[in-house]
Amino acid sequence: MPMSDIYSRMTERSMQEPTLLLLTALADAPRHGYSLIQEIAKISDGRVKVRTGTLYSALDRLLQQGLIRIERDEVIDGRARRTYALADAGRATLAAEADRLRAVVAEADRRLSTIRPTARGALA
Amino acid sequence: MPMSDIYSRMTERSMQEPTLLLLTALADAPRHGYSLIQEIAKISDGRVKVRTGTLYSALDRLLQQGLIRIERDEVIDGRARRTYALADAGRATLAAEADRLRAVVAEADRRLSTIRPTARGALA
DNA sequence: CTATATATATCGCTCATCGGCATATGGCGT
DNA sequence: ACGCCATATGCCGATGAGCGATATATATAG
Repeated sequence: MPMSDIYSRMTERSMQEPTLLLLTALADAPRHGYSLIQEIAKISDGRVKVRTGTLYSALDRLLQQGLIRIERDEVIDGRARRTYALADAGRATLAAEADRLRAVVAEADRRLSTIRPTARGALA
Repeated sequence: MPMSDIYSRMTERSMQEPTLLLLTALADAPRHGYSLIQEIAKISDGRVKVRTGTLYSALDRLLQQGLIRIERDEVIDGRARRTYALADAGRATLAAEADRLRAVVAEADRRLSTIRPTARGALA
């Protein structure tokens, strides 16, 4: 009995930033792969430059999960172009993710602003 | 020449949720490992139950990166206890992470609330 | 002719996280 | 006495999202 049979996926890991930005980029309008890379860079103020390896495997995964769907396939100027759209499930997932993150960020802010009794030179 | 020599860490990946919650849990007071697990569960409303494997390797990594430091080592009721504190660099990193996430969440909200011309049955 | 932009796709590798296990003490129930 | 749970730390193999690189192809600019 191989280990791979014992170890099976139980938890859905929390979404990472590239995926979050990908869903965000699709939230207002359908887009094709290449334009998503640019849109994600724009949203993140140039911080996140998603590689094609990340992008296309993420698109496959999200299609599989039903969070996005293929809107249409075209040929523009001799180049194939596949346009993706956010599915209802993806919209719900993104909204839930935003809520979760909002809560965590609020908690981080709250804790960061607490007066710490161990702070050096404080309580003067 | 093995592949492992070609492939070397270039980018710092964006922080994942367990790590974010770990830093958040340390933001208001120093805590020891086991209590961090409970604090993280509390912060995330029971959603994130960090495994000890995740926790202690994360603590090692964050120590290495200088984001946290060992506050003290004690023996309480015969049990070893190591208490960690958020370092200045960790405090700055957490604040920056919160800012980034706030921006992404705001953008997601903005896009989720846009009226989409392709929406079915809309514009009545 | 050669970059650069547009566009999609695949492959090997890394690392944070996961699940499980090991170890040890103290307290509580039976 | 024995098991179970909470407390507490730590290691190890497996998983999978993301990364870097590469391949392929067309159009446009220099």
